[in-house]
Amino acid sequence: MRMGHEPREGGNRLMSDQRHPLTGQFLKSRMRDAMTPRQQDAVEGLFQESERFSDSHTILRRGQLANRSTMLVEGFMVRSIEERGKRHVVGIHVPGDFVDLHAYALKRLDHDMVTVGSTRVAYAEHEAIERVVRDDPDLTRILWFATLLDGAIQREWIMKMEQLPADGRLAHLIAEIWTRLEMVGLSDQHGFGFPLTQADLADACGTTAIHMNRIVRKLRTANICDIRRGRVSVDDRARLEEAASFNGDYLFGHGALAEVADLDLARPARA
Amino acid sequence: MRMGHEPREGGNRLMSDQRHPLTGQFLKSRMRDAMTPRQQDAVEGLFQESERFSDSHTILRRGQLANRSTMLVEGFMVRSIEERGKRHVVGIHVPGDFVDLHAYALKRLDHDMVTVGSTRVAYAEHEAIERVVRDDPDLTRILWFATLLDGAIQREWIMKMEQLPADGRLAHLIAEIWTRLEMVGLSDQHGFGFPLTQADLADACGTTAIHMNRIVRKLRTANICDIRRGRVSVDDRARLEEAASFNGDYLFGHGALAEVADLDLARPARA
DNA sequence: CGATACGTTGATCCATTTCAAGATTGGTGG
DNA sequence: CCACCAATCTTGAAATGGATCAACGTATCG
Repeated sequence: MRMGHEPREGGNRLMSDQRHPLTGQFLKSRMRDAMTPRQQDAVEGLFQESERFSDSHTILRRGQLANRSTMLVEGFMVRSIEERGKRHVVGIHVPGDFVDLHAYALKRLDHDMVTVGSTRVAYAEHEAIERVVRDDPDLTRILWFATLLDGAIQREWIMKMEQLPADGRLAHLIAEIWTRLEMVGLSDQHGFGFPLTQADLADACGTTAIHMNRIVRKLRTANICDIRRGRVSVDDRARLEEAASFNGDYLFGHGALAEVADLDLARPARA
Repeated sequence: MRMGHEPREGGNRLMSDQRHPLTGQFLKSRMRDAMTPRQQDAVEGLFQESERFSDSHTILRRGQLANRSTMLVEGFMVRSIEERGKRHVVGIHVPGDFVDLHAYALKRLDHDMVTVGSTRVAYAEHEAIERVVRDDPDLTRILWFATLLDGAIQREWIMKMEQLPADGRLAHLIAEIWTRLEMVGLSDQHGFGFPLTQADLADACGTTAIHMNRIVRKLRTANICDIRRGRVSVDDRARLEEAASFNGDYLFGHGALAEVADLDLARPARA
């Protein structure tokens, strides 16, 4: 269910970052240290309009021409592809993800962008992004970097599909989402809210919903993680990450980009 | 086995594109129509040095700091990750692929870049790419686009892992590589040269080498494709693509970028 | 001509799918 | 507040794809 547009100043919710109500999570995650305050303001300024959805809604459909890109402000989204009657989830997004920034360069996506549960998104016109690309090469590289992070996550997904059985895949997915939510301050000691259904998880792990149900139970009884009613609870995080063979390096968690910024490419570092 | 550096003018081989001996395939594939002759020359000018390998060689190792990116000029490469003693192939590259351009923005990759069989590569210093990013926003967007194509291919890989059994995965891989080789003029009516071993294919399809052997045989006896001695032969391409559930749209084959270029982002198109 | 990488085969075991139901939950109107 | 509905979740039994272990063939090349 669509909930309609909001005026730009509709700050009806306490945010941790008052100056950047729409992009606060984005700036918080992996970008902050690499950006000047001016650049952070410029990113916030890209977004003129935001929208809430209380229910699943397709923001951008496969093949559709796009002239704006979407910031996920609250809630979750998936990238999905419908093929031969089956739905496949090829990516999951958390708040602070500039979810279809790649549409700026591609113009048409090969998949749908769909909200899950209750969400809030903001839009940046490609016209505005174009101005950044013309005027600020450093910020351009940072945006480019943001689209490449998705690539790193996708490669990890390919690997986990090649490597892990269904229970490991689910554990890996949970471990990854937890780490990503943590980066934007949306988890606590015991877990996090997570509205995906078992059918959604099955579509993301390449199993049937029936098998996913057994796997969810298996992880629950094995005390690895408890997924129920829109929430994930974990007793022992190390145990979860071991079951998942999870190593979060690929998420470039802390300062990877800051390091890039420090390099000063005009005088490139020697390996 | 490394074969040593070559002087820039070492044009000891008849190329279809005399003006762009190193980047001819890159320009040929999906980029050509979007680039001016001047831009094409600028891309060629990025590469000052090339190198041949007669054997498997790791161009860039996981986590290693990179100050240049690699164009694959001849032969094949894989992106692979070694984990818990097992090797996982998360991408395959064909001539004309700017294989680790994303290292320009990321600086460190999460995987190895490895040549397969006899290859030739060329290197672009990030310093030179940086100049392009500063001076030519249009060309920047084209390079950005090139890194996003890898993302589209990766999403398709995720989907095929979620969706297809081992024989379909192999057929899909073959169909994809054929299409990509075709775009750069490196296939013929009956198939193409392809040096990956059954073990390599197993690593790319997430099966064991033993099972891959049976799958290769199965596709052979089913007259879908015949993979042997470094060559893939196909009788009936439609049959192959059906067995693979293959639809090449995600490769943005023909004119996708040209369309983007035509859009003139200063006055964005309305969907 | 022996080493080494690559390909082939058979038997057994386990993960996952499929088909067919049934139980629980949250939300709805009466 | 209850009855009901639809989505979500749960369970069982039979069939199958793929892994694993243990060999054995066969190219190719110095």
